[in-house]
Amino acid sequence: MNPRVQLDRENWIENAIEVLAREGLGGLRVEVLAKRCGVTKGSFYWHFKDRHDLLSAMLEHWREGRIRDIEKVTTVKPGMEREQLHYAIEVYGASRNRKGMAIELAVRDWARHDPQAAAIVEAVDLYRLECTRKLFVAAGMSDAEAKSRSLLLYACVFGLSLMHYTHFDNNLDDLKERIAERIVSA
Amino acid sequence: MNPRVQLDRENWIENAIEVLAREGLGGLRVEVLAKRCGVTKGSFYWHFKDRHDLLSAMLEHWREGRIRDIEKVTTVKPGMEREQLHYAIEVYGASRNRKGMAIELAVRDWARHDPQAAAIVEAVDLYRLECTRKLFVAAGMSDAEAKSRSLLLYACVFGLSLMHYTHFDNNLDDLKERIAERIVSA
DNA sequence: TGGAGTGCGTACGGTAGCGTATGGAAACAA
DNA sequence: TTGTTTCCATACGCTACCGTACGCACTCCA
Repeated sequence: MNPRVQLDRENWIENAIEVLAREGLGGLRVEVLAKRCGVTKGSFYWHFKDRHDLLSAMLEHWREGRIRDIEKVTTVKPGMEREQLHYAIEVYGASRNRKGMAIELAVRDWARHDPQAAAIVEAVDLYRLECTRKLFVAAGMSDAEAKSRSLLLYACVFGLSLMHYTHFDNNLDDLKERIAERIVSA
Repeated sequence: MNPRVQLDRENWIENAIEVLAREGLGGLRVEVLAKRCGVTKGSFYWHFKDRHDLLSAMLEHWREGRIRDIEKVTTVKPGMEREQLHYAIEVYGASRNRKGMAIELAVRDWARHDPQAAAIVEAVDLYRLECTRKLFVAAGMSDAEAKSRSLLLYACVFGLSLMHYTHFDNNLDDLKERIAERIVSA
């Protein structure tokens, strides 16, 4: 039996992030979101002070989720650093991760017009960059080279998700493998 | 002849793209744009059928500008291909090109929700990828490697403009040089 | 000089969305 | 039972927009 008929803040936030991924920040309207949750905005304004209150909560929720995810993807037993870096690249580009990447891009576009979102993105970026930097160092690179590879890795991952290159080649997997190799290999 | 109608339309489009760069597609409102042009929307609806008419014209204007720009950046006398590739990377990341990159990102976000914009972005991407691919081939790479490098180059350029890495290092120029070298060098 | 076209202003109806006010049902407490 | 808290519905005012209707000044020209 499902005793949870009522909504809490967490439910609202998760639904809001879904809408953000599909429609972007501009499509995230209180009344539309309420209809999606099967209630009216009367409920919304009980759980949240206003729209901005929801947006702040979404950013914080996203940041925490990213930090947890980054730790999961970048912890590895010694000697497997390059394999883990390849895995990280593959995960970000995987089609099963479309929703996560859609959120990622929506938040980054959000950050272009909102300092609060920009601060969250910066925190997440610096954490990501630092984690993969350690992997590159553990794989035997110098500090400076590790930093540049770390930056290259994420720039490439996000850049690829921003481009429309499906018809550029009929063996995209080979292209991606070559790119990953170029990013990771010594 | 009657160049005034065309020029006025062009004027609206250029102002609209300015607003798009600063505010995003959501901030591009007919009445706001009219105020920016120093007129009222009565003028707008004389030059354009409706808002969508303006948006289509903006996309076409952007596409044509990009094609011209790509040709300008990727034509080079034989033997200077790698230098030109370095120059292309540097140009896209330059701070003097902030506005162009803001437009770029706004259009790409637009393309995530609009098939017409997505088609324009795909056309521009394929043209860009093809032009730099030729440079890599002329620099001595195999077809497959040239394609992967071409894709890596633009993915990295756009990805970097999407990230917030200013505080990752206090010698960002060195990082960028290393990245460019990794993309271009054999 | 008066008619036609041009470029824009003004006024209006309509919709979407934000936030508030208030009522009411259900659960829980005393 | 009765009061209180929780959670949501309904109704309302307000603003920002979109697109249309129409009018007004100006230019061109036969």
